[in-house]
Amino acid sequence: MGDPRTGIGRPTTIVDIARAAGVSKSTVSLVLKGSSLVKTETRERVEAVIERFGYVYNRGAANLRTATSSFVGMVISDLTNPFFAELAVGIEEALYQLGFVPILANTNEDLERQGHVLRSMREHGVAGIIMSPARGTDAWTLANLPARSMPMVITMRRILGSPLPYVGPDNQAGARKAVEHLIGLGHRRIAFMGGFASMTTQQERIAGWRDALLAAGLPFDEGLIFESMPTRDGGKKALEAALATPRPPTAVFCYNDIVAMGATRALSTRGIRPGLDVGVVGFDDIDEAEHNAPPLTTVSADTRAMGARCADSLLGLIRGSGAADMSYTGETRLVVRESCGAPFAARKREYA
Amino acid sequence: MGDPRTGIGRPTTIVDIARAAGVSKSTVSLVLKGSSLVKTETRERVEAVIERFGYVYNRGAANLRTATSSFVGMVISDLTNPFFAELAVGIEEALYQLGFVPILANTNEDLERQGHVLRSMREHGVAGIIMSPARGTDAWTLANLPARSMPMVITMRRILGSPLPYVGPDNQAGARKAVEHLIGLGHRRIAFMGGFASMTTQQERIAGWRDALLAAGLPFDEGLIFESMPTRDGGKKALEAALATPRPPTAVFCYNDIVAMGATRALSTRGIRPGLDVGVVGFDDIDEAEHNAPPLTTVSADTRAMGARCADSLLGLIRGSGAADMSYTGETRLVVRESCGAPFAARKREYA
DNA sequence: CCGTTGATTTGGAACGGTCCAAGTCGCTCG
DNA sequence: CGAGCGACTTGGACCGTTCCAAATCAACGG
Repeated sequence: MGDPRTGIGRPTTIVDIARAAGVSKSTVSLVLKGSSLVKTETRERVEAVIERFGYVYNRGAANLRTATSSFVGMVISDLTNPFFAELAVGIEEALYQLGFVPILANTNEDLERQGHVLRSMREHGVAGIIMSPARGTDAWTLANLPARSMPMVITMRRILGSPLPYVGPDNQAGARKAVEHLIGLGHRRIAFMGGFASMTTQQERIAGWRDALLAAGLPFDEGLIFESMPTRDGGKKALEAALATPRPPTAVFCYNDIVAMGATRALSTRGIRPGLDVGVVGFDDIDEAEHNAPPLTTVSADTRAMGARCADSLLGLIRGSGAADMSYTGETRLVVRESCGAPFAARKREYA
Repeated sequence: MGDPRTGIGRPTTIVDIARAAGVSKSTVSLVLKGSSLVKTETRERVEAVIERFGYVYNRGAANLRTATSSFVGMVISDLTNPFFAELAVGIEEALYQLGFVPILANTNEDLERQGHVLRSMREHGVAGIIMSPARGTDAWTLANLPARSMPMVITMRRILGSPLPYVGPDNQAGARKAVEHLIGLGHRRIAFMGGFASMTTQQERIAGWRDALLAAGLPFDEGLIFESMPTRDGGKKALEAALATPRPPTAVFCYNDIVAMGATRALSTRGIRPGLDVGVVGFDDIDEAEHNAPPLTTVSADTRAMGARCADSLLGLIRGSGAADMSYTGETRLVVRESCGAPFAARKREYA
């Protein structure tokens, strides 16, 4: 057993405590879980010994018997993306509140790695998994995962055809709001920028963009879609592609904030003033968005709350609720700052 | 036991496999660890059954017996800070390679929370902990942690007086390089911006700043230190404070990239051109740095590699190496981009 | 035909908890 | 005075592995 002073040696167990306190291990176990069955005097004696020995509860051993686990797998596709970092923080915080402990895996969009970590997590006995799937994950892969038949919620990237509960923002409605705002500002030629058609998130955001266009009686022109990696660099390239076009757009609605930041930056370096000469709006409302030059108008999905919602849904699943009931589509909110040209439009009105 | 088809019911154990394969559980255990002791024919038979039953190895049970663990605690002070996100990714990646599984906790700079997660991790039987301590963590706290006497490496924020191994960049040398570069560009009034004197990291970076100043025969003026939160907003405020001064600096060396980004942004909104009118340099070289307006000159510490180094050091500690030997100070490298005024200076030379 | 050897296989005690049926103890009540 | 009761306490099986000493088996040499 561990020496109370040095902490050296075999770690102290419940049996050591029992012996030292002159009770049975059952009683110590009872004390540990704060049962009202044990006499106050006994409890105090045991607690004193626990304190003196610096005893550490072995949750793993306990879980073996009860066949439960307080671990939850948190599989993130790209943690260096500030959006996913924020999501991860939301999930972690909520799990902590619920008494769960997150095991982290950053798949870095690697399907093979994703398979590995899923298997590893299962072996480590997680109670469930929250996953933002790597690009390319499809329903079939998901259904044949080593981790099938374990509680799992998918977040942020909908997998068509998968029965797993999905938690994410209402991309279509959010995109529509953003584009309607641009239209309200007087824009008539609005491009969509970033992402690829294979991403369900892009599909949904494009659908919202088209909805807004069509509702305003504007033409839906596929030529105004500029695909790119969903990165700053992608935004830059997409914007350059748009500018190289015979009739460049007067505003761009971007796949996400990162793309929008790349786009505003590319505009600036060419001497075109984002927010004044060209309207730009993003999606996600990451922290950096308000510090961009100019501050980004964007669609907020309340990422942290979404993370909390993932944890709630997983808990529901673990407790036995149906997968369908645990899906959740979050409301979105348009955050108007300067990149869309709102202040410019306002100023125009002011002097008109 | 779990039904091979539906996966419903009690999970399959090694004993179920043994029974079905007509061998003892010892043999199955041997097969599982790829022992050469079992006959090929037997191995194949057992493996077939394992496959058919979709058996999942229970690492927790195994660890109970062997008193080992493949968990490592990863305690991060602020995961929404892109620098720490990058560090976390580096650590996670390295741990994964080494066969460890990271348990994540984001303390959000909360000391109480830090105490909780450390205790929780110990109960969950982590093999060791890698921690970027929350602000305010001191040697005394660390020494009296519930997790004392467990392998632990501290990263990115040195705790004075603690015997724990520390992994971090050479802040002083890095800062000195940055300021020397600024001096070489012709700057004579160089401010230090961001962080607080209570942070060891700030102390080290300020020391480097002073070293460079003194080595160049420039006065070391405490009035040129503008403290602030190490955030974008802090950078903005610090810069405004500097501008409100009778003799504003012509260049600023910032506590980190985030502060520098806040500073460049504040400059821009006041019509002062960062990189042309005022030199700005950051520290950390986060991903965003090169996409800033203008791209940030900064000191790179190779954050990912630093994360890997944390994992290596922890492994060393677990294997029994002395704490002192596991400390590591990483080389830094100045990354010259545009914010320091280098291109401006170059242009000046060009036309001179 | 038996002892020996090397190759395989195995039984059962750990590991550190939880759980529950059963036990102990001091009182009260008839 | 003994049964009954409530308050506490306890022994020992059990969770799913690992480990090791011992058992089994087949083949070989004498």
